[in-house]
Amino acid sequence: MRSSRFLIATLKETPSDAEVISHQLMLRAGMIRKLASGLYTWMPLGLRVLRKVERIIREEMDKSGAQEVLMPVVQPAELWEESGRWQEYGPELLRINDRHQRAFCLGPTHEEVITDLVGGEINSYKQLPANFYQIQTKFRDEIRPRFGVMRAREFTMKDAYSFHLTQESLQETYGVMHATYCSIFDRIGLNYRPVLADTGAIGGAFSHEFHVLANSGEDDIVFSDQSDYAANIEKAEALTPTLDRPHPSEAMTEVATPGQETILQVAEYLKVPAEQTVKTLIVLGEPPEDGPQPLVAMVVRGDHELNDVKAEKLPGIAAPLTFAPEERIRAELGAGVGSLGPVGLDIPVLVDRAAAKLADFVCGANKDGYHLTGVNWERDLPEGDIHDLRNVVAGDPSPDGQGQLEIKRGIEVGHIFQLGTKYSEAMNARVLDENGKEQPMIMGCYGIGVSRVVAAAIEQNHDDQGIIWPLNIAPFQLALVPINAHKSPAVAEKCEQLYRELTDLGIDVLYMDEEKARLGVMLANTDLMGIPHRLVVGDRGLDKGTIEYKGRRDESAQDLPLDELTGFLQERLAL
RNA sequence: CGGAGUGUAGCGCAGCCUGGUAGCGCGUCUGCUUUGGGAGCAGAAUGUCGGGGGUUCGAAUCCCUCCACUCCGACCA
Repeated sequence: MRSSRFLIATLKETPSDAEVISHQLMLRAGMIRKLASGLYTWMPLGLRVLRKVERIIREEMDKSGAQEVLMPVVQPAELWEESGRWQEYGPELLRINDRHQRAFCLGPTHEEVITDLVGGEINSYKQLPANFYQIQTKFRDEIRPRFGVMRAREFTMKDAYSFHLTQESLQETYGVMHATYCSIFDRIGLNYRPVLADTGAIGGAFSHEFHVLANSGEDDIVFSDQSDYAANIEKAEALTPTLDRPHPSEAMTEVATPGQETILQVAEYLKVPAEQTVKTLIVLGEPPEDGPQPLVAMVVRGDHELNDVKAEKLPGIAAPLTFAPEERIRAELGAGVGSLGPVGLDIPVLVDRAAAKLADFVCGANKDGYHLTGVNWERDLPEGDIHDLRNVVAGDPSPDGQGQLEIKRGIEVGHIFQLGTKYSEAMNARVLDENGKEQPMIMGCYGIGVSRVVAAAIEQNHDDQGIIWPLNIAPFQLALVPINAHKSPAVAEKCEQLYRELTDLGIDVLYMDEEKARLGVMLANTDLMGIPHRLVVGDRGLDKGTIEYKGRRDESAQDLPLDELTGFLQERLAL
């Protein structure tokens, strides 16, 4: 590509509404422009990257045996009513009416459409297993779009859906997709980890998320320092050392703690460590046939956090997890939220394992401005129901028994999931088995956030000068930069020749052929755009028979003899 | 959804408090000079000051209203 025929839209200054580095650099490099909140135009440079990511995904999906399809963005409401999600999905589903006032939505995902399709087209177990995928635009009306294309409302996703007669067959395809995802992210050049994820309400044996490690990530990922255990913090089981609970040594005493509401304040005020306190959170239970939802207390150690995914799965707890309104707490428990405790509480009390290990602990007295010290389970209050309620913290033992946990931030770029028969049952997608009996197909689904991958790659690969693309997704692999080509026929001629030769070798070359462009500007632009390899052609070098080469990550440039150039590049670019 | 903030040239911003008819830097265009890491000089173009309404002799500036965008929060016990 000649730069004179390519829109280079770099910006010197960072647009003020970009927060994270990938968003800033995508704007500055001229990859994207915002149209409205959460809606972005991909400009030529950005689209080249997006397409390269898509190509890798497509090749690996095809290799895995999946078949590509393309489904509509606009989907009829009837399908969503059939699956029950027209009611369930909430405001993230953008609903629209056509001119006949028929209801449609913009597809945030395609389980309904694919299940409807496959249910109609596949009738026999002999046609199974089958896996269909597409790379397509999705729309989710996010509460708060942010970070550019990282959390946009309209975005590109690869989604795949597999269909099976048996659970074993699903497991097998699930394994294939796991391996395929690893190949995809390896080829793209990301530093990623597959992590165990929550399987949600649908269940299934496994779910894995693929996370790119980056500080700007919105998820907490936990790892063992000694094994390959990795999980989303939502999922990771919090183990507690199997020490016995110490014996009580203090008497339970009520102390005044005026104005001390948070655990940190109370701990500071009473001069006890936060891990010697408990906090009591009041949530709503599952509603009975009639009447209001009951209150349920959850007790975790003062320095721990409640894990709402774990909590809402417990029997008798309303999902999604909802904290009780302050007025109800005050009316029914007699104290404000800053002074609650499990002692004498007349509602069900669920206790985290770590909190259950405490002796002589501090908690609220259920009386405004008072706390209890020296509290002990069994002696002062019943032990309650003990569950795993909390988020793991760094240093906890790994659930697989090997090593300790560390926590890092991750950007979720992929998710593989066993759906079971939720959609096939609801939408009547059945096949005949060997015995001529109808069976609902068992489904799996597998997603990759294609546009998010692009942003994640930048989060992981940049420096002060700009983006540093992994070679396989770089918009151009090599920049060819002439110095004063308009003055030096030798330079101009050499560049034209190199441009042809390198292009013929299959290298994606950006030839900075604009007359009179200044060197500094061209170099700043190729750095900002993240082009991994760069040749600078000038009279000085040509007189010596050399051309200057610099890798985007290299400290300094090197002069290559002309006759070694092609071989060197072929090796560097692994052609 | 709640809270906070911002809308002035393509981008980054000043001007607003204290009303007097719009400016700076970068970018863009023209010419000349320059050219080994975002050039210099000279000249030029570009604004419904987010929209609407009001107050006033006069509004970017004060008031009302609508819109858009951004950030923070949605574990607090």
